[in-house]
Amino acid sequence: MEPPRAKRGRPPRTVVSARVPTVTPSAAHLASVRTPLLDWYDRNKRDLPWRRTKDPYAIWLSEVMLQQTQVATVIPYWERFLARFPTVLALAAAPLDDVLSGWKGLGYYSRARNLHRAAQEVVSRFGGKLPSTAAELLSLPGFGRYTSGAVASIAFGEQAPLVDGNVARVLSRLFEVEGLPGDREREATLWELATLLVKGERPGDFNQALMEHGATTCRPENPLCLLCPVRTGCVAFRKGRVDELPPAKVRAAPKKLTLALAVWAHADTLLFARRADSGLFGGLWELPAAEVDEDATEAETTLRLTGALGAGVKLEAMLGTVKRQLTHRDLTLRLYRVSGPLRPTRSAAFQELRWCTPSEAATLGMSTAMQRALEAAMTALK
DNA sequence: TACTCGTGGGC
DNA sequence: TGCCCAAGAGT
Repeated sequence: MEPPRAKRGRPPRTVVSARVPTVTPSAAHLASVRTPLLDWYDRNKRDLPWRRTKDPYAIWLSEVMLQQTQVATVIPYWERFLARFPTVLALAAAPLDDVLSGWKGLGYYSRARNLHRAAQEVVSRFGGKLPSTAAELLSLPGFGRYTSGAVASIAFGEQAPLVDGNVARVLSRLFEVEGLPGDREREATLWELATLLVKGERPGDFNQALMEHGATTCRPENPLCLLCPVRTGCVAFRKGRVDELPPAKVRAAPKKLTLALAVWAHADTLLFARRADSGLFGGLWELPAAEVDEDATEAETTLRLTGALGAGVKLEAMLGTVKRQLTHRDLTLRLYRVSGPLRPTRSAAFQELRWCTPSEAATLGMSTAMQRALEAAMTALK
């Protein structure tokens, strides 16, 4: 079809749609990247446990765990989790509490809640078998564009693109893609490039090659350009712009969050509470916590804890403070030994209350922050 | 759109 | 040490 021609006497329309890529690579440029990168991957890929399996469930699990989490951290979690929940059916049938326990310490706990929900949907909607296309996967909880493309290409061989932090950096440099992380036009360009590149043989390996290259060679700082298999096709390398692309993302300063924790001992047990499913540490167990002002008085703290537990509380002693740095939270946990006339067994502020011995508590799903607080409390109580 | 949601490694 | 950030998704 002939392209529309600008009418005489009228300036041609300038296309500024955000969906039009600003980079239009030639077929030769694409080929100069695809083949060497795939060859490089075959020779240099790391021996990672999820690269030894073809089980889509196991691959899916690895992709979820790897979201915003480093490979070395994930490996032992992946192996333990798979041993505990070896199939989609086993995961779907397990109580959420057990799933969160298996995720304990890995962070971003909504991943575990969504994984569990998705497993149940795979059973109810797809007969227990993970669907094989990115479009279908996208409809499941916890499957965004990245994870859908990753599972579809790696586990099922679909020519589905993916863009993660590594791929964004690699493609930004190779094709000189401008713009800040989060910029719509930039994202559209990166996905368009990934879509063009993944077409061909072994799409799953090619996607992993892009990520592996970013993780090991085309690193954020001190990239190893002299060892790069595609540097001759890299626009940023040719122009000396490797250090400028991509620009660093601007991160908001962490906000302060202060929690008062009730350390309520009875016999050989402590009182524990399970948080609401949404929000920070959703669904996890904790020493019952209430948010307080940074400069809260003891009276205010008493009021907050009483309100949270729905039972009168007396502050007996300040046992210590645990500080914890999250990505966007500056967390302060204040430990108070408390007592009260009536020992609560349920409360409106929590999903569940439970009196547990330390060994029972060890099996509960609990954040690392709370784990540290619990250790501090046990030490102080001795 | 911009914010929320954890953790440990590396420098 | 303090600060950077890593195989993103949900709202």
